[in-house]
Amino acid sequence: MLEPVDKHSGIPAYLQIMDMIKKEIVLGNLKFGDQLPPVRELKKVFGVNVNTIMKSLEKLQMDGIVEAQHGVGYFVKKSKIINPKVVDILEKSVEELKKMDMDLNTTILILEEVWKKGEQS
Amino acid sequence: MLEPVDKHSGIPAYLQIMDMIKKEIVLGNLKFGDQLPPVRELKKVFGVNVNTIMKSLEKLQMDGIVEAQHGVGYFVKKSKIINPKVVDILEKSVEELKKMDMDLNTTILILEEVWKKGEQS
DNA sequence: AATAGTGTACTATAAAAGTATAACACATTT
DNA sequence: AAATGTGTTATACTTTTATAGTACACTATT
Repeated sequence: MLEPVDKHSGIPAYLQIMDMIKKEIVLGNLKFGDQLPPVRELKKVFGVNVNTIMKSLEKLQMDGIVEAQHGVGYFVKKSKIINPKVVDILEKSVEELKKMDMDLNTTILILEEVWKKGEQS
Repeated sequence: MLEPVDKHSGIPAYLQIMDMIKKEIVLGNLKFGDQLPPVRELKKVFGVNVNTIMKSLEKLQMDGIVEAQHGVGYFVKKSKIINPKVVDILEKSVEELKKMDMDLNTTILILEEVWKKGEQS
């Protein structure tokens, strides 16, 4: 879901926008070759200025995730298909973690740590 | 580990600092009653200005996580003990996810989505 | 050719984040 | 009392982020 940016979160708007678009692609709501809503539409959806939209899209383009076609629109360039097993694994873990009274933020903190620890070894 | 702030990540320095301190507490490297390194030390560690450190600490104090004692130092006020099972669950999930060629950022995006989905139902 | 829909670029302005530097206030130790 | 280590505050400055408004450029359709 593309939602208005949270202006009080402290996270720069353009980063929030990048994340939401990435999420749409990851979740399969936007697939390879799909056209993104026009910038004037995104502007309304996210509740920010065109320039902020442009900054997000330019960064996404630099990351190779979307591609601009002048006068036509933005298109999804890279879309990694997520193995349904991934969602399955996470759903099961989340279920258990919630039972243990964990919250999302703390979970992410630990997840990051566990992930990095595994890379060193 | 307390590391220098990433100044090019786009994430405000004070947020990165808050996250790192929270992480230390969550991981048990900082326990209830422990004194944090002095602000002048934190300034060096994180590579930012004193004012930025102060902003982070004040916010952490407002969140009830640390407490200031003028002339003495900052102390950990709240430390949630993490069930070792939590780390266990995450370690196993991470192991599987890495085998499926997942990266950390994408994993977090999906985790957030799965977490929120479970709250609606 | 004209039009409508799209991305792009520019200027000006403001607000927020961060730096650098210095001084002040409180607590503990000597 | 003095010195040291701690948190606290203030000022001035720079950079980044975001807004507002306007105009321009490219593409497709009619």
